[in-house]
Amino acid sequence: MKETADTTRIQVIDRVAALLDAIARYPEPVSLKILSAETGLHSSTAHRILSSLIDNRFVERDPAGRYRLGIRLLQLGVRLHRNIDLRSIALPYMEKLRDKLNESINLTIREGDVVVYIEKATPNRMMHVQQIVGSRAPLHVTAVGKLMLGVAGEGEIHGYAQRTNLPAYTRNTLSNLPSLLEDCEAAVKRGYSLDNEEAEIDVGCIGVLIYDSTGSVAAGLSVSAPIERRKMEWVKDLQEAGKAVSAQLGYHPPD
Amino acid sequence: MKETADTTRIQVIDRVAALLDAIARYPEPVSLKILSAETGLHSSTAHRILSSLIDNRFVERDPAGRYRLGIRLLQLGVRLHRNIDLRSIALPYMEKLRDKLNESINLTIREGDVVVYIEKATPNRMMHVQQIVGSRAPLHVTAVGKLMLGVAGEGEIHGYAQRTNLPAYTRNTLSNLPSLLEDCEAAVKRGYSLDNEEAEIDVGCIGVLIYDSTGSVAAGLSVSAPIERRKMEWVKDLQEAGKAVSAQLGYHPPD
DNA sequence: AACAATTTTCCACATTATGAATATTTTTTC
DNA sequence: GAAAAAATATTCATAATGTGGAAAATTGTT
Repeated sequence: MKETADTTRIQVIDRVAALLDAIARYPEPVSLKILSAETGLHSSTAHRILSSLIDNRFVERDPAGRYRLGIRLLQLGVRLHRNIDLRSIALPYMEKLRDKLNESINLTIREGDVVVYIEKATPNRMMHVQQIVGSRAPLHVTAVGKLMLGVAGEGEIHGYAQRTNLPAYTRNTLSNLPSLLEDCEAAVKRGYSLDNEEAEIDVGCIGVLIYDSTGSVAAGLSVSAPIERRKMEWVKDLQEAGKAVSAQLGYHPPD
Repeated sequence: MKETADTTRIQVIDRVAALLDAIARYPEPVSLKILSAETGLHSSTAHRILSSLIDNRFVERDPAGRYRLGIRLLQLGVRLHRNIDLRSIALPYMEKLRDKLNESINLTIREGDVVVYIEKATPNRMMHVQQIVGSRAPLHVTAVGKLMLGVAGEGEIHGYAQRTNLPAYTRNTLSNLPSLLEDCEAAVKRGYSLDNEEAEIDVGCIGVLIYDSTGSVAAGLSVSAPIERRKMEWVKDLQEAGKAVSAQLGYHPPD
């Protein structure tokens, strides 16, 4: 009766899935008796699994003792849905920027101590900054990474510096804590950040952040160019695109 | 360190929650090593729990062996979100109907062998059909219940008849299987159903169904009136409201 | 108020999930 | 391209957990 190898199944997880599906079949809260019947579980077994699901907020129980799906499923589902949508929402704005500035536009998200490039819009010119989707770069050598650190706070910057020891990638890399702190805080205040040949000689970037409906940082948006071509007038274009994407993700900036 | 009584916790479920949260913190797929580190679980333990979560489609694993949240969380989260929204979407349409027809409008959902009244719009006239939100009625004596059975198919109707023995509520109740089958099938064909004093003498109803984005029956919408006031011209109004609510729930009728 | 139905708790133990060890695969380094 | 390192995947004896039958408690029905 088992669909997969015995050794991968964990009985409790199978039972959790069955219980959640049974609850999901009922728009209104459903009784223990029905759930026990629909899953074939003994009522005391169903009761204890449901109690643990309640503790973990996968399920809720109303005062009459009936069960419904819990908020955590909504949160996880929304999180998943949001990740699917981020790229598709951002890409049109990135392409507009690419066409207007005629430079490389990148979308990144934070993954621990690095940023990961998840989307790009590449200009149609021979000499442009090439970035590979899926590749990673340390936070402290990227414009958006420094913004992400700055928004996260001084304690996070300290922790990051301790963990990574701030390796230098070029002679311009901010390899000491006071410089990094100062740069990150200044970037947050300005609402944009710069990479001044810190990751790679001859390459300069401008970065802004994208926020989601919870007010959290969802992603970073940046333009990269050969340093002699970079223009500060691009800041406004980038900030506008960042705000537009954030708005589509449901972000409402504080007044 | 445990937040609730020892007896309600199931260790595997706690661990599942921790793993799902850890994955959720990363928009891109995340490695086993990171998940093991973030949850404090032995890597072989994390691996086996994740494998079982994959079997149950709570998690997915990409070819590189990294993990991300699975489609089932989206489905459960969307289902929950939909249930929250159904009432608020339907209510304005119910109020319009109430104002136009000047009779009681009810929103119901199926719960096993009964319909449950989850919303109502009551006319401002002394004599009207009164229905209590939260109350239940057997499927076979309600207009929408007969439609729900009809859509579910002949086998479901057989099963329902066997389980309930089709108790009579009035002399008009369809208490034998052939009559019920015929009435349900005809209702599906017409796109609406009638309650001809089957639940209560002197009360007549017209019912339609509301569908969701998966094509499933989400709810029933009905108008109830003293039988001598009931008008067949209300069918069109009810069907239009049913379609409008279905469309807002993301339903696209087949061509 | 009595009775029925359902939920909740208890607990001995049958059964499962665990994690250390090992095997296999993938990634990194030279 | 080969070797080393790192990571993932599998195995299996057993420690520990989750189970379900019974009982107690609570809620609903008549």
